[in-house]
Amino acid sequence: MSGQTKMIFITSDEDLVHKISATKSTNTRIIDLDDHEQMSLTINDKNMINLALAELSELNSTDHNQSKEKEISKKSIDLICKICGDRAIGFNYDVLSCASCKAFFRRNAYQQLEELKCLTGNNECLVIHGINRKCHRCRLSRCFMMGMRKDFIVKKETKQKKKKYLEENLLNTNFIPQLLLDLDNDNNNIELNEMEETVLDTLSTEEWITIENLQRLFISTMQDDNAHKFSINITDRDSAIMSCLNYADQTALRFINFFRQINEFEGLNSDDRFILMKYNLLPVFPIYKCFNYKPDNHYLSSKENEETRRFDQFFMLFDETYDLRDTLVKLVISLVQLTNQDAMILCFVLIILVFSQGLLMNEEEPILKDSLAVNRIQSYYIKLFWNYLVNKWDEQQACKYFIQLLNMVFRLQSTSKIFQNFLRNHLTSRNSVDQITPLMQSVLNIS
Amino acid sequence: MSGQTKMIFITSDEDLVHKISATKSTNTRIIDLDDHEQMSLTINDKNMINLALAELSELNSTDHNQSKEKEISKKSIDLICKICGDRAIGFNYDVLSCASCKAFFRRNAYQQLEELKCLTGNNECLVIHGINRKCHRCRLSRCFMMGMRKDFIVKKETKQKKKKYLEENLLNTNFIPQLLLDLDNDNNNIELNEMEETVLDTLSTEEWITIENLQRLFISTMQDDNAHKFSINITDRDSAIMSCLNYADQTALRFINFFRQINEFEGLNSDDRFILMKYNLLPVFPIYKCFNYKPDNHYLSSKENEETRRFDQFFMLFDETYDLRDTLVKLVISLVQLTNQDAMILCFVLIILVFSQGLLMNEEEPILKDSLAVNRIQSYYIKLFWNYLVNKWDEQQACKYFIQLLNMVFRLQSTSKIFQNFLRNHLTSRNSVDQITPLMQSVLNIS
DNA sequence: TAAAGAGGTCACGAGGTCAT
DNA sequence: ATGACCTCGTGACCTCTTTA
Ligand SMILES: [Zn+2]
Ligand SMILES: [Zn+2]
Ligand SMILES: [Zn+2]
Ligand SMILES: [Zn+2]
Repeated sequence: MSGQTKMIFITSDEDLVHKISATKSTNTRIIDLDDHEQMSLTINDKNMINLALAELSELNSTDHNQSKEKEISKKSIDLICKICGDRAIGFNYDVLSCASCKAFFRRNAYQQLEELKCLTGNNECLVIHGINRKCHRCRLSRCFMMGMRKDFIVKKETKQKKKKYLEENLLNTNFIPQLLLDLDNDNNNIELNEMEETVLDTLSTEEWITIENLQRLFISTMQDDNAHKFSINITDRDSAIMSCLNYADQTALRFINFFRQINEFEGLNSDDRFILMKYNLLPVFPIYKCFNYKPDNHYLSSKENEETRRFDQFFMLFDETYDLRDTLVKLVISLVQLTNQDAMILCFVLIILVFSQGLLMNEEEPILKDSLAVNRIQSYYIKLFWNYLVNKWDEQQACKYFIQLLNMVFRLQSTSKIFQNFLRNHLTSRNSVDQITPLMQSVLNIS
Repeated sequence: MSGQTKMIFITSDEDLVHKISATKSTNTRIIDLDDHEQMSLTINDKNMINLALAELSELNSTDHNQSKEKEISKKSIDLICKICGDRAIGFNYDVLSCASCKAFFRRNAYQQLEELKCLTGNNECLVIHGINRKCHRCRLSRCFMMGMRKDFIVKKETKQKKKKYLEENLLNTNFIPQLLLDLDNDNNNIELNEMEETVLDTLSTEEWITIENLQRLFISTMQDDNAHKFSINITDRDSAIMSCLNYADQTALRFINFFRQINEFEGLNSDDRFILMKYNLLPVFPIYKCFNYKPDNHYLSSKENEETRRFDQFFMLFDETYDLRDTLVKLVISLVQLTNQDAMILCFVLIILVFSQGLLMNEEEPILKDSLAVNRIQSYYIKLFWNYLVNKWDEQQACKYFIQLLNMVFRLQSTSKIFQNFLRNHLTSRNSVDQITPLMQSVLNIS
């Protein structure tokens, strides 16, 4: 094997790869850099590669001299613009040049030389500082001639785009919900202009668009004008439970519809999507209840009405003490009070909860395949939520509110745990499992 | 040229060489190892080859004994940055890399990948020295991909303070709670949600001094060598309750002594100080229990001993089921496990809880006069605590720990609520209110 | 004590700004 | 449209600490 390794080819040309694969002899090795397992490599292959590497690193050491020479040439030459003869400010776009040539090239490098017309017509105008650098065509031509490289110019996001976005979305700044109005009355005379500016600082345009879309999506999937009715069959225990589960099934479908329109969710593999839905749906049901709660005629209302009576009867069916009922009602009411039924806040809580791992602390909950991705998504939304709250009020208020929401999350946890047990008990004892939709079987973790 | 380098062929087969030379396309490079001049190579070619070889040496080192391989790769094939192919200066943040990649990572490691936008939009820009390492997003992504670890970045100043601090508090250096051992096995590269960016960096000198003083204060006020004894009179109900309250009174005095030495507390007006103590003392009692818990002879111990028997008898006196007893014991044990009885962590939890408003959700709790100030103090200590945890471990672990502590806080809440009811019931039914110290009357909210 | 690997420094050269 | 002047990310080079 000694002294025979002659050539290294690096290629991404598929045809060539096939050709070589077909004709390769015993003293040829092929390494696929995209194949991170490299099952095909033998120890001999590796030795050969190492040998090649050693030889190559020797080659490598020779070309450093070249770059050194270039460095020297960069430092020693006087400060004269190679393009126009003006005083140079340094190397710009790889050519020693003055400030004006730098700015000129930056602005015009991406114009087509052919489309520019020479002032004199013969494409050989002099470009000299103080005398003549008016001809656009010849000046740009000379920039390229002296070696200016347009690939050194990396265009950053132009502010024009931002402005455009902003104008389009100015209308939507109105959606800043009611809580803000209350705060405005309390606090002071914050001017609208100031508000907008602070808004711009912490939330990017894209983030505002994301938020707006989320809100639209949440409202359209969650709004339910009939949610105040307690439409559960309460003739007997079995039909009540089944009716209850059917209702839950429909609500679960709403949530699933919602998440299927979240890109990050759809980007996950199907197993993880299933696990997230299965284990995290129950604690978010009260969010739906909260959003559609109406103080007057809702079945969770504190004022007695037809619906509340039906709701009470439901629990009486099961000989339950009123503990569970009260816990549920109080939870939804607290949620209503805390969020003021603000769609955006509820939406954020919903997303952040569903992208949690081990929310209900079920021992049997499997570990996600791409736990990292889910974590990243949750982090992103938490951060977005935080920024949203900071924008809505200020940092201190946001912090306070965040802590209160955390409190609420733990109440959601424990309550849904209790409710899960309630449903499980009354189901398994009655052997009605078969009639439950697969979706709810999965959510309740019975099989 | 982007993302396409796929294959390396090493051959000494002359025919094949000719064939390839004849058909090679623009994205194929041929290197003749026997040609020591390599006139045909441009600098770009060489950079690309370096990068390819770096990837190769990476592949090369995957299957053997890792530590051994790593040592070899450290010595034999240095000089090549795994990230961009430039000349490497050594291992930086756990990856063989060049000076610029090192500096780049140091500056940008704590940015969120999700927030960065790829220049081309498809998140797969090549990162190659001399050709293209302009895309911020993809460069950072590649740093992480090649294994750079952001938890290796610690500000020097912080390091020194930490070291100094640890030297002075040798007792606590060994402490790493058990759950962290489990957490270590998790993925190390999870991006963290940063509640606040300012929190990330360092603890200032003043903050370290504050922390040190707090720890000293906490230990001196809370340490109690007789805490393992269940020194409650258990001859009959009345004397048991009174004895219990006397004991609680003494403990409450400890807490009050503690807070009288906290400047922020003394700075509040007397009404607010009173309210905070009155409504928040009960949930922090287990902190005192936890700090003084000893597994061997403590009355809360799981091993039966003289003290545990007395403790059981206490509850038998009141015909209580063992629920309350078990809840209390479990709470303290969990707290012990979670905090490992670390004085500093318990101290922070204590302070943050006491500076809460509405902790026990008593409807009758009055609103603080200077609610804003209390909030500000709490925020300050939460931030300080967060910083402390981040310094102690890293962000990821701090975050996980924080969430677990929050969970614990809610358990403290509910348990103390239950305990309050227990005491209230047994007191009012016996009309022994007059004999209770005014302090405990206030804490239990009976008058 | 020397090598390795942390963090820090500052001239340099990108892109942006605004009176002209 | 121009160019003097601005800000800020970059990377070669530096110092400091740890360790074998
Ligand atoms: Zn010039
Ligand atoms: Zn011309
Ligand atoms: Zn590099
Ligand atoms: Zn990119």
